[in-house]
Amino acid sequence: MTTPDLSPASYRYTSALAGEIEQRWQDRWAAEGTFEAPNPVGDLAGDATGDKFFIMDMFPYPSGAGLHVGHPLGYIATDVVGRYRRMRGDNVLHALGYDAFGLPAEIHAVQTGEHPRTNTESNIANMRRQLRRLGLAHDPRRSFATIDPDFMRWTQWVFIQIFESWYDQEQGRARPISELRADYESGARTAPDGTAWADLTPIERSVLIDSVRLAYVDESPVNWCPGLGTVLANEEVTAEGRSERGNFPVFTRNLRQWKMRITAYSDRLIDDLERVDWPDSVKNMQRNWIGRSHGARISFPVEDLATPIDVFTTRPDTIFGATYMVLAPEHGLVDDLTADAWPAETPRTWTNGAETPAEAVSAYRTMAAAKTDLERQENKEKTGVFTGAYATNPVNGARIPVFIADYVLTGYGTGAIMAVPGGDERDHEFAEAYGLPIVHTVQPPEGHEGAFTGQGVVIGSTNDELALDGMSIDEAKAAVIAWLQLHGAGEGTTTYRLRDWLFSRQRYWGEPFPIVYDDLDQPIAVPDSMLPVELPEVPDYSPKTYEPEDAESNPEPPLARVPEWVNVELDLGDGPKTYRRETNTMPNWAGSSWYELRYADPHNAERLVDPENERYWLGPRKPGETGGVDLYVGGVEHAVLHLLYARFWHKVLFDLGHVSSEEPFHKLFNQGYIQADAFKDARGVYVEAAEVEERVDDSGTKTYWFGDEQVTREFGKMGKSLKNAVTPDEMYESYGADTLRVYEMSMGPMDVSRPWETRAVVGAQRFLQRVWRLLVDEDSGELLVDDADLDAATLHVLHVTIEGVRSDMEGMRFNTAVAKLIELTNHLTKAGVRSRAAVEPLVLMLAPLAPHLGEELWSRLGHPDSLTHAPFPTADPAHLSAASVTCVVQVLGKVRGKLEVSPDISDDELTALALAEPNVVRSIDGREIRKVIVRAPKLVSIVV
RNA sequence: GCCGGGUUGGCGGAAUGGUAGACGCGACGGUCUCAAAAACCGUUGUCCGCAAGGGCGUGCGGGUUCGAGUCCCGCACCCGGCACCA
Repeated sequence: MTTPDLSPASYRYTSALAGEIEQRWQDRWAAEGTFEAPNPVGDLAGDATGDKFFIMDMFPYPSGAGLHVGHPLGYIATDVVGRYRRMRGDNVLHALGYDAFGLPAEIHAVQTGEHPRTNTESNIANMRRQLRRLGLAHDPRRSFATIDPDFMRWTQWVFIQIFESWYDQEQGRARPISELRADYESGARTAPDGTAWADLTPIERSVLIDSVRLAYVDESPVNWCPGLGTVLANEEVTAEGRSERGNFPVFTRNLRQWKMRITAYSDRLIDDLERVDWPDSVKNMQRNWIGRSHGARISFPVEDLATPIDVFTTRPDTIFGATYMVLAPEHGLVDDLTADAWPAETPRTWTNGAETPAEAVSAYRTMAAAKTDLERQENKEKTGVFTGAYATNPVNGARIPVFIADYVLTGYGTGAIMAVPGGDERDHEFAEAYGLPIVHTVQPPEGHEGAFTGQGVVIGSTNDELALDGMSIDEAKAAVIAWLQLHGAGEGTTTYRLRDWLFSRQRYWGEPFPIVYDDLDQPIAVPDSMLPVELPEVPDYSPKTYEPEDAESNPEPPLARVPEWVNVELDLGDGPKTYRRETNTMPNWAGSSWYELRYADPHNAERLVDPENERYWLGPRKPGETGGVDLYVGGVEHAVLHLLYARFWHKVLFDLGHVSSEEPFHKLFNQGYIQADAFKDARGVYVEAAEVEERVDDSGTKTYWFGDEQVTREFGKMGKSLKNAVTPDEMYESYGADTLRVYEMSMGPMDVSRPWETRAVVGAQRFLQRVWRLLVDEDSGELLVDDADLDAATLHVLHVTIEGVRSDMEGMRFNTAVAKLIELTNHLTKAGVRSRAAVEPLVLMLAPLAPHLGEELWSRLGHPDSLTHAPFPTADPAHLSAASVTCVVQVLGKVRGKLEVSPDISDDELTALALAEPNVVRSIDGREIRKVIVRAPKLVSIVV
C-alpha cells in the first residue's frame, strides 16, 4: 500500500520500523511474563501489590474468517485500561478465552468431514496470532477455550449443581436437593397434596423431586426448527418466527426437553440491576425482557362448571367494566366449558356459522394453530368464537359470555382475560366486532372515543359492599384486591414475561449433558469423578434435518447414533447397572455463563475456582455490594442473552455457597461497532468494497464504480457478509499495531458506533512519527533528549495534559486523551523542547495507547525495565494555572473583546480593563451600563 | 404503540451554563524535489467587508438566563430494543 521508503532516514518511524519494534517487545513481554497477575493461592500464587482490578472482554467465537478491524476495538480499549491501571499500581487480571462451541464449526465439519475440534483449534491458533500482533497485555496462563476438556468438565459440574438444586421460595434462594429430600424424610415437609414421603412410591418420590429441580426435563411447547433439526431458545427465534440462523421456519411443538428454571430468579434478576454499574439501556432491556407486572389474579365462576376461570389483570380497578371473557384457544379449560348447543339468541357473528359450539371451537383452534407468528403479527384484526358458556362477574353478578380468541396468548398470565372494552384498546376492538357491551369505569375526557386507558376518576363501579366511584385508579385497585381477597375470589399477584430457558439442542458440537437415565427413565447426574463426559467420535456430525416445512418431524440428536456410547454400564453406588446417556447437548451459551470465574483460577483441578481466589478477584469490595468483574466490555447484542444467563448461573452458584459475589459483572460497558461503506451491484449482490472506486462528476455528485459497473453505496456493520471487512493484518503491514490502536481509540467515544476510514489512519501514524522524531534522530538513531529546565508555558501545557489524560483514562474517553497528547506533542515540537522532564511523562502517558512505541522510547531514554509498572505521571497543581489567561468580554452576551490577564487579577481591576477596551467601548456605544457580571479571570459580561 | 439513545463544518468528532467547531481526515496554498510521492509549514463554519470589524450559525418552535450546543416545555426526524404481554 505505501510506496517503498526511498529516503535516507533509516531511523524513521515507518511501518517497517514499527513492526520490528512491536515484535521485539511482544517477544520480550512473553519471555518475561510481564502481564502475569499473581493469585492469592494455588498454582498462580504470588506476591500481589496494590489494589486488584479484574477486566474482561466478551470472549470471541473463533471464526474461520479471522478478524477484521472492528473486532479488536473493545480489546484495545480494555488493554488501554489495564495498562493504565498497572501504571497506577493495580494488580490487573486480564486474559482472553475462546467461546469455541458453535454452529459454524459443525457446518464446516459436515462439509469437510474434518472433526470440528480440529478446525476450531486451528481457528483459535490463527486468532491468537492476529491478536498477539496487537500487543494486548493479557496473562497467557489464564487463557482457555470452552471446548477444552478441563473447562467443559466444570461447565458440566455447574450443570449438575443446578440440576441438584431447587428454589426455596421462603428463603428466596436455591438450596441443594439433598436438603429438600432430608426435609421430606424427616416429615418436616410433605408433598403438595399432603401425602407423607413414606407413603410415596420410589417413582412418585423421583417425580416430586424432579418437578422442582432448577434444571429439569419437561414436555411443553418449544420452538422446533426442522430445517436445522434442533429446538431453539426463544431468544434464537426472529420476530418473523424463523430461525435466526438459516432463516428456516420455526414451529411450536410439545416436546420433551431440558429447561432451566430461570423464572425462579425473576425478581432478583430485576432488583439486583439497581446494584450494578451497567448502562441504563441494557438494564431496561433486561427489565423489559423479564417483564414483571403487578396486578391481580381473579376467579370468575362458570355456569355449570366446578372450575372457575382464573384471569390475570393489571387493572383490577376496571372489573365492573368486564363485559365478556376470553381464553386463549389452547387454554386447558376450553373443552370442559364448551357448551353442547348454542344458547338461545346467540348472535350469528359469534358462531362463525358452525352448528355447535364444539364444532366452532375446533375449527377456530385449527385455524389459529395454522397461523405463523408472522401472520399473527401482520394481521391484528380481532377474531374469535363464542364457546356457548357464560361466566359470572364476581363484583356485580353480571352474566358474561366466554369466547376463545387468538389475541389472548397462552403463555402469558393465566392464558385468560376478563375483557374490559371500556378500558382496553384490544378488548374494545373485539367488542366492536362482536357487538359486546362497552362500559367505562374511568371517566374519559369530553369527546374521547374508544377505550380510555389514561388516568381519571373511577365511575360506575359500586356494589353493596364496594364503592369505587370517585376514587383514583390506584385507590380502586387496592380496594378491589382487598374485596376479592375477602371473598376468596382473587388476590394481588405479579406475573412475568420471562419463560424458563430451553437448554437442550440436537447438535453434536456442544457440551454433552452429564446425565444418564435409569430403567425408570429418571434422570441421574453422573458422579463428579466421571467428569468430563466427553463427546464420542461419530460417523456423521450432521444433525438430522428435515424439509423446512415438515412440522411433524422429530428431533434426533447426532449422539443418539452411537449406541455404544449411549448405553453405558455404571456403578452409581448400588452395583453395576445399564444406563442410557442423555444425547442432547448444551446450547452455545453454557460456557459463557460462568467463564468469568475460571479466569480467576484457570487450572484448578479440585474446584471450579478456589474460594480465596474468587473472593480476591470477584468478591464485594464493601459489604452490601454485589462484587463481580470490575470492568466487562462487549457489544450490546448480548443484553438479554448471555448477560441474563450468566447472571442466573452466577446467582445459583452464590446461593449454593460456591462464590462470594452475587453478580458476575459489576461494571458493564458496551462499545460501539465499527461500521463501513458497503456496495451492492444491480442484482443486489454485495461487491468487494475495497475494489470500489469513487468518482465525482461535474456537479459534485459522487458515484461508485466496481469495474465498469455502477454500484450503490450502503452503510453497515463491518463484516464478511457485507464484503467490507478491513483486516488488522493489512493495517499492521501498512502502519503497525500501535498506529492501528491509536487510530481506533481516537475515532470517537467508545460507546458509539463509528465509520471506518482507512485513509484517516495516517493521522495516527503522523502523530506517532512526530513523537518519535521528537526523541530520536531519524538519520542516526541518536537520542535527541536533553536535560534542560522547562519554561513556564511548557510546564503549564504538560501538567494540564497530565491532569486531562488521567481523567480521560478513568472515564474511558480515549479519543480526547489522544487529542490532548497530540496537542502536547505539537507544543513540544513547535517550541523545540526535547527536555527529559517533558518527554518522559509524554512517553509514559502514551504507553497505554501505543505500548510498543512507549516501551521502545522508554528503553532508549535509559530505563532497563519495562514501563508496565512505571508510575503514571501526576499533575502538579502548582503548574495547572497559566501565567496569563484570555478573558472574554461580552456585551449583551456577545463577545466584543479579549484581554490577556494574570490569573489572579481582581474583579475590580478586570472590570476596569474590560471597560477600557476600545471595541467594548464602541459596542456599549454610550449606553448606560446596567449590570456587570465578573467571573475573574475568564469572563466579564456587560449589560446595557 | 411503549422503552432507551441520538441530531454540531465537506467527514469523524470536541466543548464543569461562560471565546462553538479542540484533535484528526479531507480540501486549498506553500517548502523540499527535475518531477511526483512522503514529510514539513500555513489556511480552512458561512455571508458582507480592502481592512478594522460586523451579520448569521449546534434538527425545528417556544421559554428560563447577563449569557444556552448544554437547563425547561412542545415538535420533527434518525438509530436500537420490545410489541395483541391483559
